[in-house]
Order: sequence, then structure tokens, then C-alpha cells
Amino acid sequence: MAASFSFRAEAALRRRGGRMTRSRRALLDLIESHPRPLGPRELHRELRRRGTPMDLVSVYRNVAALLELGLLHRVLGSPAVRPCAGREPRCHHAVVCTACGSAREFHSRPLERALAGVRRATGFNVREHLLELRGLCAACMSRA
Amino acid sequence: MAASFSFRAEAALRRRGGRMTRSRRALLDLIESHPRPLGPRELHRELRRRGTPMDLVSVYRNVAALLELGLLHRVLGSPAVRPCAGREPRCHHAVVCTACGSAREFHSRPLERALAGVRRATGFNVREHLLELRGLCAACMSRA
DNA sequence: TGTTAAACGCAACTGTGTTGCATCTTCGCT
DNA sequence: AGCGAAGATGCAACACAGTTGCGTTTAACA
Repeated sequence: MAASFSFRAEAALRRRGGRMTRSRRALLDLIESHPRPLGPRELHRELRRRGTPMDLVSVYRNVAALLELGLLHRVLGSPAVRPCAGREPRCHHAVVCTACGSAREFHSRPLERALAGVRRATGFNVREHLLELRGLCAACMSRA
Repeated sequence: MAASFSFRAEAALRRRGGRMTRSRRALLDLIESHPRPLGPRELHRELRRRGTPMDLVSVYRNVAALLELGLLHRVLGSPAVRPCAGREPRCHHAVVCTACGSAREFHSRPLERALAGVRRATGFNVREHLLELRGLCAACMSRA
């Protein structure tokens, strides 16, 4: 099992000379435990509700730092962020439920191979790719 | 060869009861002819430069309408839009050059198949997907 | 050429995210 | 333990994208 998000995040932040405050820990825990990706505004609201408030500006700054470290990924076309699934800040593939907002990252060998084929065909020197599937998760499907 | 973007756009707009103004035609022509996707702000500036100015608000409204009709696609994580390549407002796959900004949509059978496989594996009822590859186009590569 | 509804332009507004700066807190060091 | 430097925070002010309301202009069609 991979180390938890907040553990990896703390380690990465310390490595770059960062420190650990109460509110920062609360933020990491929230991101890790919440079932769906939240944006800065939502994180701010939820932290206040939980009794560990953090200024909105600080939320923005923390989220920016974690994105830069590759520990968070953005939901495409949204301010919401989700913890990066793997250890490596690499796999950006995700499925997102359009009903409840829950997201899951995934890895697919055949998909990687198909993308490699596309790289060759386009003549581009492809450096990265963004991929997100949208639909209904199993829970929301049975609920409907 | 598929009908040009501005032709299809005009037809679609008329079908929904729309009309054709000078500035709207200039906007469609600009989007069609420009080598890279532009955002509302850039479209507004370029139209003024060309002597067929359109109010920024109107640019936003036109772009919104064309997006809704599926005639434009957004560049992910950017306000820029590009004309949809095919007749069907379906293929959202694109390669984008991170140097010059040029974009091209593409279609790939193997990729489609791989995505279908992922659908099955995730248990999601996938409705749509966003996919964008980023890198250097051939021209920018040889230039470097 | 007159009528009607779509487009347009302008001004004011909303909301998101950022910057500057003073204050507070962590953490290594004595 | 406690001191000091650097990081983190909070607050206020700001910058900027995008939107709304509304009066005016203009395309389309009779």
C-alpha cells in the first residue's frame, strides 16, 4: 500500500524547507479524507466548519505549493483538486462522476500504448497529456 | 473535404434563428483562419486590429453560442477555443504545441478502443472524455 | 420601406484569485 | 527551556476575467 497522501505531502514539504502548522495539517487531512475533489473555496469553508479555520489566501498558497510538487492534480476545467494516486507525480488519468463529483485516478497499459501510437502519428514531440473521463459512478447509477 | 468552419457555423446559427452581422462574420472568419486557438480577449483585440471591431461582451456571447452548438472546443485549462475539426461535435482529442500554441484535433481508432476498455474496467458509465496531448509541433522542434 | 426580434455596445457588477505587508509560529540551535 | 531566523498566516487592497441589464442598432423578411 502506498504511503498516505498527507504523509507524502508532509515529507515533500519538509524536503523543500517547509514547516508543519496546525492548519496546514488540517488541510492535508481534509484533502486526503474527503470523498470528492474540493476547490480552494470549498476547502476554506469546510475547514472553518470543522473548527480548524485557515485564511482563504493561505488555502490558495498551500494548494499551489502542492500542485507544484505534483502531489495534487486539478480536475479539468474546475478549481477542484484531488490527491495524486501514485507515488510518482505522473498519472493524470481520472474518471470523474458528473453527479456526485467523486473522482478516481487509474492506470491503463493499453491506453498508454495507444497514446504512444498517437504520438508517432502526429509528428509532435509530446511531453504530457491530460485525460479525464466523465460519467456516472456505480453508486450514482444504482441510485438513479 | 469537410465544409469550412465559418460555413457550418453560419448554417448552425441560422438554424437556431440567428442572423449574420458584419462583425459576426468577421469573428467566424478570424477563428477559422487563425493558426492557433485564441481566447475571447485575443479575438477582441485582433478584430479591432483588423478594422472590424466587436465589443468584448459580444465576443463572449458569440463564443458561448458556438461552444454550445459544439462548433468550438476549448483548449483545456485556457480560455482559448479552436474550431471543431469534424462535422460531428464529438472528437475532442487534440495535440497542442506548448511553444507556438497551434493545435490540431485528431482521431485514433486504437485510442478509442483503449478508452472503451477503460470504461469497462472502471465501472463508470462514461459519457464523455477530455483528452489533450501537449508538446512541440514539428515546426517548433526544427526551429529549436 | 416598415416591423420585429436578434445582436450589439456600454456601464456597472460579481466572483475568483493575487499581492504587499505586518504578525505569528515552527524549528533548529544554544 | 528559550532565542532567533525563516516560513506560514491573516488581513486589506487590488487585478482581472467574465456576466448582467438595458437601451440602441441592424439583419431579415414581408
